[in-house]
This record gives sequence, structure tokens and C-alpha cells, in this order.
Amino acid sequence: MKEELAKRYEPKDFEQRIYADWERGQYFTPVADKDRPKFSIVIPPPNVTGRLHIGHALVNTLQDIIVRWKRMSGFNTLWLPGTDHAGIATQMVVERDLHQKGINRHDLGREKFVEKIWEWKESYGNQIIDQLKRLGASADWTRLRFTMDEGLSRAVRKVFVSLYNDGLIYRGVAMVNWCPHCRTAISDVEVEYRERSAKLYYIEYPVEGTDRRLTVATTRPETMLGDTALAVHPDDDRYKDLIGREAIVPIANRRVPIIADPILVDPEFGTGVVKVTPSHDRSDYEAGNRNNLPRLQVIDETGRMTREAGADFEGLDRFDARKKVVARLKDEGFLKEVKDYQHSVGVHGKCDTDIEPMISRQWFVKIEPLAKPAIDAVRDGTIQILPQAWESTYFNWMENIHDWTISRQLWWGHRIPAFYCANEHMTVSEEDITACPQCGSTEVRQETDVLDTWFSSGLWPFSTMGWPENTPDYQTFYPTDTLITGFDILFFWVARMIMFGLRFTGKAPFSQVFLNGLVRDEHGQKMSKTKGNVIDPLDVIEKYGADAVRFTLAVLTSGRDIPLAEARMQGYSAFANKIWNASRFAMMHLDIELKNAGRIDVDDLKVLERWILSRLNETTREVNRSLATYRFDEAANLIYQFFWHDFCDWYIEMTKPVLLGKHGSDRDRNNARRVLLEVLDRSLRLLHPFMPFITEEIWQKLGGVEPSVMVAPYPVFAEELSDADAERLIDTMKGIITRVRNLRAEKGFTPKDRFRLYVNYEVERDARFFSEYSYLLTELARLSEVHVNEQAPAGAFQDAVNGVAIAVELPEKVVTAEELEKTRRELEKSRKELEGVEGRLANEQFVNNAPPNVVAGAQARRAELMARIEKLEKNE
RNA sequence: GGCCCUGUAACUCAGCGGUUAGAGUGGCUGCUUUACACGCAGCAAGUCGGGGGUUCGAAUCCCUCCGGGGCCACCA
Repeated sequence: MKEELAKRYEPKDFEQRIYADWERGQYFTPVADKDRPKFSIVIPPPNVTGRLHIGHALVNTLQDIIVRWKRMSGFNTLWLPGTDHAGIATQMVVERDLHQKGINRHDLGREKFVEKIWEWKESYGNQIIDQLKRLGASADWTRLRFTMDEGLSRAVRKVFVSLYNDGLIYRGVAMVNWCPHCRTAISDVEVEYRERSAKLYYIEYPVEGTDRRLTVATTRPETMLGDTALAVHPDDDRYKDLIGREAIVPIANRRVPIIADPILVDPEFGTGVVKVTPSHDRSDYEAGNRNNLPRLQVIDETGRMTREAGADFEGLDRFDARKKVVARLKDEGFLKEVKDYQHSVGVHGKCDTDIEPMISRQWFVKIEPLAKPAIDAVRDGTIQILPQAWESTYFNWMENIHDWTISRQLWWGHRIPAFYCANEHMTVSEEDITACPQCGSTEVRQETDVLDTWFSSGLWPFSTMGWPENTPDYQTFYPTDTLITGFDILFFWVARMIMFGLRFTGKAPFSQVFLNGLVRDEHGQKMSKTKGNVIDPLDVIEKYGADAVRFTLAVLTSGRDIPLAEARMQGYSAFANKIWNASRFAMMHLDIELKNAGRIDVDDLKVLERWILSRLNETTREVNRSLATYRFDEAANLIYQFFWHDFCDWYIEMTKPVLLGKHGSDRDRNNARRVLLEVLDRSLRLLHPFMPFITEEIWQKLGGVEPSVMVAPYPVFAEELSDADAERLIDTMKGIITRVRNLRAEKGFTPKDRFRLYVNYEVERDARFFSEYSYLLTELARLSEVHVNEQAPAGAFQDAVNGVAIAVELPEKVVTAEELEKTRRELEKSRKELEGVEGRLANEQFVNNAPPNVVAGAQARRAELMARIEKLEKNE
């Protein structure tokens, strides 16, 4: 051995050092090699303003597991990292920063402000990258991208201009979701709906020329100042006669028509009369268009009342205006009733401000022509979404998709490449222009709006590879293979990448999408600062090590939400500790290095060695299978189970006598050492994608050929290592040992009491096995003697394990009623089961219809049960 | 209103048509066993939400009821 492992497992002592080694070794950077198949994946770019939270930790752990697995499996692997400029979020952060220095972004002006953001990005923007490194992410940092890099910005312009020229981007006036706090339009998906308790106000509108009053219910009384009609259903007998008359808007004292609109009004709902405010409500806007109603804007882009709202309200915040309107209505006798009301309110997901529907001039993507091919790609299997249940969500959304509002009234982002001249001619161009191509005017100004952040992230899989240039990276690594991301950005990001990828590269940007769940607390609650149940990945990495954190996240990922508890990480750091100590033990007894260990000759090995290799081989096969289907939980559990229980609890204990020279020949001892090394080596490689640090720290000391375990080959199933016979024999031996152990506890004996064991096996070969390994039975079951195929003395306790008859000669002892009861129940259980199995076998339908292996299984089980019952009965 | 997920041991979850329903954590009883007390050995614990159906066979498929959760949708 090169060197010994430290006595204690202290992840802090080596994790960062090892990461630095990997970076120095440039193992994350794929080398151009046309002969090897490639595997590529792009990171869901975190916001530059981001600080690693548990969701990042999850999605990047999962990616890293797949990436390390593929890399070790021989693929030319690229994991391309980067960050997103995150328009609003970043602008807000820097604005807040400036605010503390008493500066307003308007004081600086656009250019200076954007400069400030770039400065901010240079100093703080890589924070999250460093944090991803702590987690062990093996992304190729030499290819780090940013959505506002020059190349990516060129891609944005190219796409914009192309869509514009194809008529798929247009500019127009429409009602959009407006955030009065951020003072920008946002798209439909950025609006989140929150259930809220509110009031429903019943307002009376006098009808001109009559003494009738129409009652209208609304949650937003302040908008009544902008009413330009009342509407009823044309077939509603209650109001039929009023259609065509005029009503008076209280407070404003304005006359508005009473119109009939069958689309807007549901006569069954509320009073059957609706106030129409075309400027401040989506459906009213449409009703206004249908009925040629005038628009009256009473709320401005900052959420304050306009002059149109009247002198009493002008300048008031919309919520203050609401109170004042209600008070006035009450005073003037127009407020009939106020009821508690539960409804959902649209808010801006980024800042939680109530959305104000607002008519404005914006840029839109005509989405249907893009959505169609994107639907087909998933439908025909070109792209597979996993877990599959998400496909219907995807279809549902894509089939009902609305045009995408892409312009934002922000300063930070990709400025829309449209130019206006003094004569208001508009030119959309990839290159900046200095003169108007239509009139030659040199007074040219660029559109002030920027693009939705998701517009540029929608190009991520190919813009990061150099598109629109046909770069070597683009040729080699595009399209990517898989995408791993949270389901929460299925619409924001995944759908748009599919649409853009198909349109601009002619290829699906990835063939598989794995959507991971949300990390929640141990009781399934969302993590939030107010609930105080947030787990900070950096904290827990500090406490338990990155390996334990990663393993925990992997083991909890079964495709659904992830209920995370710190206790779990504690548990898996215990696993890391176990690995550490088992390795330490192994290394104390190893005298060879991997690189000159030579091949193992399985035929030269005894059953015990063949058994552990067979178990490991089986585990290897299953781990590879599970990873191929993104079953991180299965894969992680398989390795855990094998390493801890098969390898540590059984194999190491069983090999100790030989290893310590207490049993067997030198040759046996050398074989044991060789196998110990082999199992450790393969286990570490198998485990590496999950726990990269500890596996590296240990594996390096095994003296392998490769400089790092991360570039060593990933274990694959090898036919010659499988040995069903060895598995059966050792299983039986384990069963016998366990039976003796629980007999000891069951009958109230102490570990010091030693028994004589009689094992009767009918097959000669198996009898030889038990004779050969009787020393192990003795050792692990704490026996005094083992007799194989000898008559057990009368009075010995009899049982059968896997069909092998055993008898244990227990020392004289008073047997309690409780102990007898236990034995009786054991027998009863077997009898009952036998009854079931026999019933099944007696059923012709079962024998005829069930697959042969199931029937054979039942028969074998019957034999086993019968043997067991026969023996157990003798104890009565 | 539409769509989707979900109810399995005290807790959190696997298992999703085939024998005896598993894991981690927790609980209980022993153990300083020469790598590890972040350990070892053993034990207890489940009418697989209720009901009905399909099947030789159902935790697993279908129906229904009850209970959780999510997404989408302009109900004033």
C-alpha cells in the first residue's frame, strides 16, 4: 500500500484538496476523440445572483452522478456549466445594493447602471460556481457560459431576427400582465395564483331614467372609476328591458351603457350584472373590443390612480384608492353589501406583487407554429419525458398555449434588436444600424425593452455550443443526450428549449428529460424561511461532508418529491464512515497494489471468495440498470446494501480467519487478499458517482494504473464472476449462522454459551462445503463443535434452513413458557404457509396457467417447508 | 371546472400481477468481538385508506367512496 488512511473519517480533511486535484488533472474537460461515443448534458443555469440552495444541490448531484457514470463508462463526456443573467432578479439585487448607498438607478442612467451590474457580476457572479465545486460537480469549467456572453447574445439576435422575419415575432398593443413593482410586463407563466380571503363588494348603479338600481359584485371596487359599461346576459329576463339604457357610475357620476354580452356574463353567477372595465381586466378588455367600448385607464404603471380616476383619487396607490372608494360608496349609499370572499389572485412570482392587467405595446412570439413540432417530438418519442406522467402536463400546456410576451421594461438583459429612426421607421436587425434603411435618417435609436430571460435560456443547449457557428463543440456535442432539471421549469425552460431547438437546429436539443421533484422537509412541507425548515446545503456539507449529502439526495430521489431530513444525512455519513473503516481494515492486510495485482483466476478461488465476487457482480449489473433509468434511489441502495451488509457484515467477518493467518494455507491467504483488493476496488468505482470524494481518497491509495478513480472504468457485469452455486451455499451458511444466533437469544443463552451443531446435507459436494467451512460456522455462530452428516443426539433442537437439516445441542436449561411459545408460533407459521402453497399446487388452474418458474418455485418452497416442519415437530 | 400525483411498519419511502411485502431512521434486548459504538448481534412492529370487481393468483389492474398534494383554467 502506498500510504495509510487517516484513523478517522474527516471529509473536511480531503474533499477540497481532492477537488483541486481533479481540476489540475483536467478530468472534467472532454478530449476530442471521434472514436468514442459522446455523452453531453447542459446544466440548468442557476441565476448569477444565486446562492446554492438545496434544490441546486439536488439537481446538480443527480447530473454529476450521471455524468461521472457515463465518463467512467467510456463516453466522451461533457457537462457544460454556466449561469443565467436572470433579468429581473439581478436588476433587483443590484438596485437594492445601490439603494443602500442612496443611489437610484435613474440617477445613474441606463448605461451606467448596466455597467454596475456587470461589475457586480464579475465580483459576485461566480459564487454559486464555487459552491457547486464544494458539492463535487464535475462540470467542464473551461467551457463556463453566461447567457449574456457575446456568443450567446449573437445567438439571441439571430433567433429574434429570424422569428421576426418569419412573422413569428410581432409588436402590438394588448392586455398583458403588468407588475407595478417591477414596472414591467411579464408572461403568463410568470404569474402565480394565490388563494386569498378578500371582500366581495356589492355596488349599486342607478339606472338612468328609472328608479331602479343594478347591483354589481366586485372584488376590485377601485376599478369602477374606469367602468365604461354594465353588462347583462341578453336572455336574462330580469334585465332584458334595461339593455340599451344607461347606468350611472357612482362617485364618478358618469353615464355608461347597459349592454348585453353573452360571453362575459353568466346569468347564474352573482347578481347577473357585471361592471365592465376594459382597461383593467382581461375579460372586460375583450368585452370592450366586442362592444366597441371606450377605455378609461385609471391605474398607471406604478399602481397609482391616474388623473382619469378623478381629482380625489389621482396619485393614490390602488389599494388605498380601494379603501377610499369603499368609504365614499358607503357614505353616499351605493354600497349595498360586503361579503367575505375566497378567490385566487395573480401575483408576480418574483416579487409577490399583485398583477395589474394593463394595456400596453409589447413584443410577442406567435407560439403555435413553434409548439406544434414540439408536441410531435414528445408524442413520437424523439424526446422522452421522465417520469412519464409529466408528458400529459406538457401536452396539456402546449396544446393550450398562448402567445408569449417577450419584452420586458428592464435595463438588464438582451436589448431587443429593433431600431427606430426619426421618422418612426422600424428596422429589426442582427447588426446595430446607424442609418435607417428606409429613409436614410441617421437619427436611430434602439428599442429600450429587453427580452425575457427565458428567451435566451431557451437557446441554452445550442447557444452554449457555439451556434450559430458550426463549431467543433456544436458538431461533437449537440444535440445533448439528457436534461435533468426540476419540474417547476417545465414550461419556462424545457418547453421553450424544445421549441427553439427544433426550429433552429432541426434537432431535438436532448432525447431525454428527467424531471426531479422538489426538496421538502421530512414531513413533506415546502422548505421556507418563515417555516424555519430550510436546510442549507453548504451547512450540511460542512457538517457531514459532500459525499453524505449527495448520497442522501440520491437515495431519496425516486422521481417524486424529496422529503429531506438531517437525520438521513447523519445516517449516510455513517455509511461513509463505514467505507472508511472497512478500507482501513483492508489496507492493514493488503500487501499488493492494484497495478501489479494481476488478473483474478476465479477457478482458483474457494466458495466464499466466489460468493462475494458474484454478489458484487450482481450488484454491478443492477446498479448500471438503475442508473440507465434514472433510478438513483435503487442504485444507491444497491451499493449501500452490498457494501455494508454483504461485504462488511459477512465477507470481511468470514475472511478474517484466513486473512489473519488463523486458518488455511498461504495460498488461501493470498487469494483472500487478492479478492479483498478486488472487491474494494470495484466497490469504490461503483460508488464513485455517488460519493466522489471518499472513493477517490481511498482508491488512490490502492495503487491503480489510472491517476484518479474518476477516469478508471466503471464496473460492468462479467458473466464469469456470477456463481449461483456459491450464492446458494453461502446463503444457506448465513441462514444457519443466523438461526443459531437467534436460537441463542430466543432461548435465553449468553454469547459465552457454546453449542454443538449438526448439519445434514444430502448432496456430497455440499457436505464437503460444510465440512470445509465448519470453522466459520464455529466462529460466527459461536459453536463448540460442528458435525456434518452425523446423527444428532436425541433431544437436540431440530430445524431446517433452506432445506438443510440442522440440529443444535443446547446445554441443559429450564425452558420458559415464553420460549416454548416462540417455537410453537414458528411451527404454526410454517404450517399455515404450507397449507397455502399446497392449496395452490392442488389448483389445476394455477398449475396450468402460472408460468413454469412460478410453479417450480412453489414446489421447491413446499419441499422446504415440509422439511422444516418435520424437524420443528420433533422439538415438541 | 379540467388534468396529474398520492394514501404500504412509529416516521419517510421502495415494491406496481406471481412464492414468506422490503429499506433507512426510530424502538426494544444483549455485546469494550483484534476496521468502525458514525459499531456488532438479535428482536418487535404492517386488516398494503374503505368497499366492490377482474384473475388460477391483487399492495400491484379496473370501478367507487374517503383522505392528502400539485399543475392548469379570464368565473365578476
